[in-house]
Formats: sequence, C-alpha cells, structure tokens
Amino acid sequence: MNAKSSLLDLDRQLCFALYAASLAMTKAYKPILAELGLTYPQYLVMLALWQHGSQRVGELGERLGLDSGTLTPLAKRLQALGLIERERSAVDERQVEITLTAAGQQLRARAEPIPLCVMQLTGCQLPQLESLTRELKDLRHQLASAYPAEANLFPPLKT
Amino acid sequence: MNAKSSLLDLDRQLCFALYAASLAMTKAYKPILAELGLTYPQYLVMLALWQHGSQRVGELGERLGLDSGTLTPLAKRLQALGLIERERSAVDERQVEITLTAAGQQLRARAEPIPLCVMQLTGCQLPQLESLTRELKDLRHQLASAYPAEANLFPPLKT
DNA sequence: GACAATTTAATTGTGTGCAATATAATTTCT
DNA sequence: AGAAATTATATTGCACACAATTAAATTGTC
Repeated sequence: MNAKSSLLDLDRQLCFALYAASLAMTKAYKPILAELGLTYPQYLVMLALWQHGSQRVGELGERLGLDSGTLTPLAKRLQALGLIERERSAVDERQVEITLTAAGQQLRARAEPIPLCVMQLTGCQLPQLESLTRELKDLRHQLASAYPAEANLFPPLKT
Repeated sequence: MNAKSSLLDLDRQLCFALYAASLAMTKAYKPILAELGLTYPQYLVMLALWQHGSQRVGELGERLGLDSGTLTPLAKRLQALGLIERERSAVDERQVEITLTAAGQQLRARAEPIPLCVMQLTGCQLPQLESLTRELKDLRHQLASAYPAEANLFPPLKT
C-alpha cells in the first residue's frame, strides 16, 4: 500500500467529496420524496416548474444541466403521473412546452415542508447551508465555462 | 409565475447545487478520463485501489458509498479492461477480493497529473478546494448518519 | 424561392445507482 | 450436530445521465 499521502488519495479529491455528498443527499431525500411519489430528478423538474412555470424542454435542460436524452423519458413519466402536460408549440413545432396540470400545482403544497426537513437532516444552520450552496453554484458555473460543451470551439469546416 | 422568493426556489436548494456541481464535475473529468479509457465511477474505484490496495467488494462499497448492485458489474468491466482481478477469498468463500493487475498499477502513473489539471479547471486555490472538500465530507457523513441505511432500526421480530 | 445550415426534441445504446430478490457460505443458537 | 439467522456477493428490474444519431421544423443565404 501507500504509506505516504498522495494527491491521488481518494479523500483528498474534491470530485469524490462532491460525488459522495450528492449520492448521500439523494438517499436522504428518497424516503421523503417517496411520499410524493417522485424520484429525485423528477423533484428537481417539479421545482423548476413550480418556480418558473411552463417552459420548453430546452429551458428545463439548461436550468438543470440535463439534455433531452434524460428529460424526454423523465417528462413522459411525470406526464403518466398526471403532473404535467407536454405539447408541441404552435409557434415553433420543434419545441415542446411542459406545463403543470392542476395536480402538479397542488403537489407543491405537499412539498413545502421539505426544505426545512432536509435542513434539519444536515445538522447545519441556514447561513452555513446558503454559503455552501453558493460555493457549489459558483463551482458548477466555473466548471461549465471551463468546458463549454464543445459548442463552437471547432467552427464548421467548409468541405 | 412566482414573483416572491420561496424556500422551494431551485437555486436555493443545497440538494440541487450539489447535484448540478457533481454532474458538472463529471463532465469536466470525462475528456480527461477518456484518455485512460475509464468512466468516472471506474476512476473512483481505481483511486481506492491505488490508495488502499486489494480489498473486498464490501470494503470498496463502504468507501465509495455504493452497493454490490453497482460495483459488481463495474468491477467486471474493469476486469474486462485487464486492470483488476476478482477472486473468491479462500478463507471465506462469500467474499470477493479485488486486486490490481500490473496494468492496473501502471495506469496510476498516467493518472498522476489529473488532480492538478482539474484544480486549474476549478479556478480555485488549493486551500479553498481543501476547505470545500472537507465541508462536503462532513455533510456526507452527517446525512449518512441521519439516515443510517435502515440498518437495525427495526430489530428482527420473533414470529 | 430553393437549399444548406441550424435548431429542437426524440431515439438508441452504454454505464451507472439502487431496491428487491436470489444464492451461497458462515455464524449463532440450541 | 443441525436448524435458523446472518453475511457477502450476484442478479434483476427500473430510472437516470449522456454520447451519438435521427427526424422534423426553422432560419439563413444566395
């Protein structure tokens, strides 16, 4: 084994701390969300819809950092649950607008107590959680800008 | 929509900040790990093996917070890549010992520059990253202890 | 106005995560 | 010792994530 510490040590990796904390958070939410009949990513989609109202698949994806390969089947499940509707935009047939149903809007009331419930699980005070949340948000955007999704790094070549 | 801010606002959720930052980190690692032929969870398993040497599936799972349902197929893929071996313990036939092959040990050299590379992507200084890593580690363990994997919350009933 | 380029979402295939179950080996209890 | 309980891993099924591809609609260009 390695007696000496190394930059590759598992517990020194920010990436692993993030990964493990995120999985632990998901597990903590699981029994809570089970009462609403939602998975964790489904809950995040509902949060986005409750806050910002109807939006296109692309908007949701940008907000959450997910693509249509993830969102399309997830949205179909939320639709099957009767929480949302999906319809092609009349203005631009490419776009699909996601809208809360009455049941989807009503579910919000049952989700209201969740943030305080989870805050207690963390054993932290609100200011500390807000600070950590901000740091993670900054980190996310820093990483996203460092790797701009290939995007236009390689402008199309005329062949 | 909601003009007022709410405790359910997406950007106020620590859970979402964690989730999004973790996904962003995974995406940042992807092109780097592609050169090693590894996925992100496979890389974490290799880190654990490089640091702690041969260990059982259960030890790996406890370290990484994963169960056999995740680790067994993942380990089979690492084995197919020729990086590890999996063999039943002679002492206890239930246990499966995971051991690095020579190729698996040699891969470590190629992984050595990764931490510095990623540190630059974050745009942060080492002390800040170490602080964040510690906070996340604490959060993980706090959450894990708050939900002790059911464990022995319900001691077996004599029927 | 036609046609190429772009945009948007859906589809396909691979690799996780995890609950539930199965299987086999070990330990405990009597 | 033998049955029951426990432990360790594997298997199965479902739900993400995401790369790559497809399909359809729109925009841009000439």
